[in-house]
Amino acid sequence: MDFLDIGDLAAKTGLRPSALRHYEEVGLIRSVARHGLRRQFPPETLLQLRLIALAKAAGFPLAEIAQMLGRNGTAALPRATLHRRADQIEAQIGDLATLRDTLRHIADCAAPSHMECPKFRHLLLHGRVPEPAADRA
Amino acid sequence: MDFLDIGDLAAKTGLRPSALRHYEEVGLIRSVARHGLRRQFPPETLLQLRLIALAKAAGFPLAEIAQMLGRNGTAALPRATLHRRADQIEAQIGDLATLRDTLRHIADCAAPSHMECPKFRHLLLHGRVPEPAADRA
DNA sequence: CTACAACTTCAAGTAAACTTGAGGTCAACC
DNA sequence: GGTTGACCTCAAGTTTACTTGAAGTTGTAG
Repeated sequence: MDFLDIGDLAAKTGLRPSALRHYEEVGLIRSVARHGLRRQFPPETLLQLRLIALAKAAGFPLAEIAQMLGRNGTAALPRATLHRRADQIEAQIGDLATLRDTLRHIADCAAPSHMECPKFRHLLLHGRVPEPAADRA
Repeated sequence: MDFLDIGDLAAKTGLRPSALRHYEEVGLIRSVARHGLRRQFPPETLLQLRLIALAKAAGFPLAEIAQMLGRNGTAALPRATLHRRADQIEAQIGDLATLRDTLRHIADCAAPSHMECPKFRHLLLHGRVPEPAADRA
């Protein structure tokens, strides 16, 4: 048996057993047997959990993640919807890049109030500071 | 007076007045006067709210956002901490790119169970499918 | 064979981020 | 000068994602 029990899974992912039980309850993962009382999970559950962690970081609620990555990773959503989700994530990547740049700016810019710094304002309003030599995006 | 009252702010950001009151309560924004009972906000509050929205999307709790973007956008955190936050965000951008690629893969790959698809596994385990020729950073 | 650590169920509790409801106050339009 | 719409406060409620507690079970080590 190459099954993992809930403790192994917890150890390898850093999640607590209670969280894993919760995930099973909402349909994100599935245990396939018991050893005594202990849930046994198939090894690919590790992959699923990695994916779930990414989706959580992207801000998706567990219920949506369950739809996107329905058991065994096959989606319960039509292609087009999945691509729209991917597009959303792409937009979010752009936002995060802006936030990253803004934080670095705040860390380094000496201006007393950033709200008045033109570089700062541009960052927030247009997402990117105009580079001296580069062309358009 | 070029102040915005809470209703204007709500209209321009899509946030509800109750959310804006909540933000003020936790110290994210600050009203500078009243017109009758109505809170009046300085115009740069719009910029602050844009920034707050980005930080929320990155998963930061409001309390941390308040520290990072303390009133008027000046951080209550040391430079190094801000740069570490920026690094975190950078890592998250990489994760989101993986999630995006994985969703597109799920949408397009015909395999019955993705867990067995080598491309899929690689995506999750290494974050990126080895491209035949070119790649970007 | 006995202990024990780690699991089990189920109900209730917690934290974050708001929303909703009750009861009240204005500024402005007609 | 009265009605109205949008705000006000404060307390309580809601949702999401878990955690915690009580009471019980069990494979494994001694």
